[in-house]
Amino acid sequence: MQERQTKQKTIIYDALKTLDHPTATEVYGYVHEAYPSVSRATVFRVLGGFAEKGTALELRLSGHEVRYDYNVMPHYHAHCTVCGRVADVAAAGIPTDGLRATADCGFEIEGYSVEFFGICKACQKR
Amino acid sequence: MQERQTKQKTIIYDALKTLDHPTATEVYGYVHEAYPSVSRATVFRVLGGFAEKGTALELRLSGHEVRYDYNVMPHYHAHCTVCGRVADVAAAGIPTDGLRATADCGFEIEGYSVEFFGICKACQKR
DNA sequence: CTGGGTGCAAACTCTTTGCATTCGG
DNA sequence: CCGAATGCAAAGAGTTTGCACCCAG
Repeated sequence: MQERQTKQKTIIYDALKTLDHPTATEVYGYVHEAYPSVSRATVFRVLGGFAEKGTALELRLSGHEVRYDYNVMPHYHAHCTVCGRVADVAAAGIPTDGLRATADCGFEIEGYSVEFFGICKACQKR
Repeated sequence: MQERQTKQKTIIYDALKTLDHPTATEVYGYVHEAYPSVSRATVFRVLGGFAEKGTALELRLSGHEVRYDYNVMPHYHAHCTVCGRVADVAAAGIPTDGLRATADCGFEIEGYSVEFFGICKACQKR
């Protein structure tokens, strides 16, 4: 019932930090290149475990795949609709009015996420 | 190259309004019950078309399936982490500070989405 | 009539699971 | 040692696509 520190977890966590906002599949590709023995299932299991323990965030933004973010500090995300890249945006203030409105609905708020859609600098140039 | 109004589209749009924030699969289930001849592919195609034309919003929140919202007015969503239900929250103000920060990153903003996570009134009672 | 839309089924992608094996503590 | 963690492969869930037929304009 106690958690164990394994090579795979370290490798996958490193990948998370290296590949900004990668999808599980991207993590797998990256990890598998350096350590072919690591299986897809393990990558998914470990990433899921990170999300559960709060070691990483699971981002479900536009796009079909789930992305992971090792930065667990509250912050926003800017999602480029052209290249699909996800950039971090310094968390400013939580939209308190929305928070209040939600509480009015009877919700007990645990968290929130903010995503901006747009075209990133690089894509604007083309 | 011109769009056509078909029975299926009407049926699916009605389903969208009836089933609050349904997933594509839920829409399919609902529509298929009343009109067994409507195929899954059509539901996905029509919903995708709605999203593209701006007739409906495509919500990619926590949870694996994509949800659709016929309410295209800007508004927030409150997502119950227990039952998975999605509730509308009156759009308050856009978090302008985050917007500004994003613009500083060089992004040309097209839109944004805000999601709150929590436990809805009904689930708190249990 | 004509080509956009639909139905069907097969294909695909991403993710999860069962089970025997491995190895961290 | 012992059971949590892996690897492999097969199963699932959700979504997309190819293609022939159909019907709205």
